[in-house]
Amino acid sequence: MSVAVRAAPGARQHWKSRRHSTRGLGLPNPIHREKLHETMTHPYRTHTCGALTAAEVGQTVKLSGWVHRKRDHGGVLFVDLRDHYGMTQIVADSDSPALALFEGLRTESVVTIEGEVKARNAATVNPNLPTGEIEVFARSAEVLSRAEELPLPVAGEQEYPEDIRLKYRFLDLRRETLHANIMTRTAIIRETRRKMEDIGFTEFSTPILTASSPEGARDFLVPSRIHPGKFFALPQAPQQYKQLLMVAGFDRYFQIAPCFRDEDPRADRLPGEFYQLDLEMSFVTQEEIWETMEPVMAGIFEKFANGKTVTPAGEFPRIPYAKAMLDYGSDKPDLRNPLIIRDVTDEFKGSGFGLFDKIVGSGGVVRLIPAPNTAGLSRKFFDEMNEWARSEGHAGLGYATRKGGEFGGPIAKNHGPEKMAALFDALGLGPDDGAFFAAGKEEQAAKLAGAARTRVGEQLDLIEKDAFRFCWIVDFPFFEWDEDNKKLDFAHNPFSMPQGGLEALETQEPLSIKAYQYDMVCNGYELASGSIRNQHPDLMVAAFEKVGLSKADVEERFGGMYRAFQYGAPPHGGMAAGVDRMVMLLCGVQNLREITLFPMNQRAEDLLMGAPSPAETKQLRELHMRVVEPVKPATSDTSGNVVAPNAG
RNA sequence: GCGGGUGUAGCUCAGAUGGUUAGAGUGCCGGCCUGUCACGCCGGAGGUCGCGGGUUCAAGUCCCGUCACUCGCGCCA
Repeated sequence: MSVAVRAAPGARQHWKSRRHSTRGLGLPNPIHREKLHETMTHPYRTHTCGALTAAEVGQTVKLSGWVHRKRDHGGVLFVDLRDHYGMTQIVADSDSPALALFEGLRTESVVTIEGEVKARNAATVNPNLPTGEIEVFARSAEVLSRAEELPLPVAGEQEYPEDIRLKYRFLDLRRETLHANIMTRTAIIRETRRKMEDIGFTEFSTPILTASSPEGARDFLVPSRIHPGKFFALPQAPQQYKQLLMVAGFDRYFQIAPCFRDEDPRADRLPGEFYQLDLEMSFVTQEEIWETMEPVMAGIFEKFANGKTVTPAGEFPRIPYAKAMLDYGSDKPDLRNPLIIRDVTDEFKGSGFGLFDKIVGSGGVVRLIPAPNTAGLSRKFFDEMNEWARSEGHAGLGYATRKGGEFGGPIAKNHGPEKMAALFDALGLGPDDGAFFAAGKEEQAAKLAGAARTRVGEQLDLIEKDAFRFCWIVDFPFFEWDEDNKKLDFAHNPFSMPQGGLEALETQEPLSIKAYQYDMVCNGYELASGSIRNQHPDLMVAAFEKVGLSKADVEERFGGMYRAFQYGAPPHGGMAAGVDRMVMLLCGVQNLREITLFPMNQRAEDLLMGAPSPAETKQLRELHMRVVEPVKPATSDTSGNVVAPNAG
């Protein structure tokens, strides 16, 4: 069973850390240390469970929290009492009425105890606990809420099935790593807000009930009661609103914006809803946007990276899309991986090596992925890479081995040692370096080479550890060829500005036109995407005409924005960064559910709240709606009634 | 929509090649225990081997179907 990584390497140790739980997270935490209430008359507590140290020895205190663990020695019993702030050891001996009470209590019950803070003797100090120098002798205890037998334990970090964790999310969220991840998430968002406000951005809320956007992902629809047969849509992003804010003259906008897309999820893509750091700026070039956002992103990462290396602001490489596809076989390259893909198409042009010659002859390409220092690896390593490529749906992955200058493997055999040596020399490959070959149509070969680059990097342990390597991918194509519908389509979004403007649209081969469109990439994840927008009505119409849509279509689909551009629109552009992915990277987890309070499962169900759920007939009637059950395919009746009785 | 992986006690997992009564750890229940901090010791309960069908003298194990969870592809302007 594949298993989500729960504990990040270097994840903040929440309760065990000698540092207080929220210190260093950028959160104000006025109550974790100081005495909360002067008198013992407060019903619940005088201190939190993370507050008491040797300085409080001798004081009478009141604490409330969850029974984290219980250690019952008969005549003496220890309870680790836990709250958000920390953990304190409570002791009850046979003189204390708390002893009997604790004995009959399950973990995760909520209790209030009153007692005296005592110093632990040297032998019993727990150096792993911030409160480990003291313990509280319970004089009395009261159960505030009794816990039933738990469907999943809170203490410990044992793996648990996803569906149980989601159904009992309130218990899951008590657990150390997830609890800390959620706090980190909030701290990151707070830091993001602060940084954006510091550089002159203003946060605006935009509508949640809005119009369906005709391009892009599937919308969530909300039926209108007042307008039968009409629907709102939840915003896939506040794209048009933020552009309207620029037209309205607000100059610099940002929002930690909820976005809704009804698409199938991935480990790095939540079903249904997610958050973006959405921003837009007026009177800017794309360089200005990059220069503005590099310090924000680098700053956030430096603050929460726990000492990992972060690409410094001002030094994010800017890699044209075409070069990224060539060098890394991906538009979201992981720059921690040192391998660079090489195009060796010309090498095999008319080479007489049947397969590659044929591919190259029909317009295909050959890409080489270096496999440095693989002389010591067995043939199995190379064969398994080929098997992997086949399992990914590719024709295969060729390879050449080299040990002490001697070539081996099918490609080298066909191409000949002299030519291979010359090729390796030209590419700077050494006598003990191997190589993989991805051949085929350019797009497929690049994709395979990219996936192979990642896999080789992982298998050979070449990926740089403890680093966040940022870059910009720039100059995305404006159009792409839609193979299904045999027509041009927008490669990204129809709002971005084609490089070269109207002239390019009128004179250039459409697929060669680039857009002022860019992605921010970190460690192989697309962290953000943005563009300079097209705010010229005639240019919009010209662009839409290329993909087969008319002026009337533009007016119908983007009426509000198209109208806005008739009355003085500033040049503007911006981007949107995936908050969830940022938090995921910074918490060192591989799955968004590890950094989300109440995520849905992969089938887009909320198992805790029971959503989605059927609507009441009354509600449907008000909405002028009727549910039509999907037609189930007729099941062939091979069951009991036609089976002859067992003769046995 | 498609493909891969997984499914055995509440949980984590073991159960080669089909063969007696399906095991361990943990949790739970009961008992003992005055210095533990994943406390320890003794005992006990707990299983439709995801579900349905098939092959076989015999299925947790093999075959087909199906469901659930998950990862990926499609999708994600």
